[in-house]
Amino acid sequence: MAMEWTEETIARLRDLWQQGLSTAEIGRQLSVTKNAVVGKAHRLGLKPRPSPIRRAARTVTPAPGAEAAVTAPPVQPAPPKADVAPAPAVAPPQPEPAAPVATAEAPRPDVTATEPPVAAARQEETPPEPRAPRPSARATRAAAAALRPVSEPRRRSSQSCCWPLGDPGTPGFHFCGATPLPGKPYCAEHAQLAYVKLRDRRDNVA
DNA sequence: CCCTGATTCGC
DNA sequence: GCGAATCAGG
Repeated sequence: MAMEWTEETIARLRDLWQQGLSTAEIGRQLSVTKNAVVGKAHRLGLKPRPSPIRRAARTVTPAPGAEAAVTAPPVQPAPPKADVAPAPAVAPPQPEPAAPVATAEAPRPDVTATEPPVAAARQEETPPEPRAPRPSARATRAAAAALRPVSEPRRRSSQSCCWPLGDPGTPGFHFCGATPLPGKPYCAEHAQLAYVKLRDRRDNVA
């Protein structure tokens, strides 16, 4: 079999997908390729996410015989491309009322500021997962991403606790999946581990 | 070259 | 149903 895709994984896929993580990122966390993620997402019906391209309907096999058959390309005569008239220096940029996303990544930077203390604690806190010898390449990139000063806005938790169990990148790795506390990415149980006070955190965390 | 997601198609 | 291969845009 290629992949289990248990309710667990699917739920997590949905969750991460909703969080706006990239397919590759989701794949990494689920230990599958981005292709698998995208493919599954399609089959699940969830999809609408900003895509960098809008691939023109292409039929990979043009069937070398039925070419002339299909025609009627509703190509419209290119309208006059008004050359970008550089607005005067005074031209103020129009504030778009709806600016969904930027460049694929970088989910909305909304909320997240609901718990400053938590953020602080998180920095000092010992990472829940023990580091295992990572392969390389993507691990390096992942690490770099993890070290990035301010990023990973990470949408508020949805329906499953994100506490990692096992070794990311290895089979068997999974997230807790329990119902998280309101506004938190972890369930009550794991929130205690995650949001431990600095002074008290010396001996817990396995 | 890196990234992104989208689609196709053999399995 | 799955996902590698491939495509296509940034």
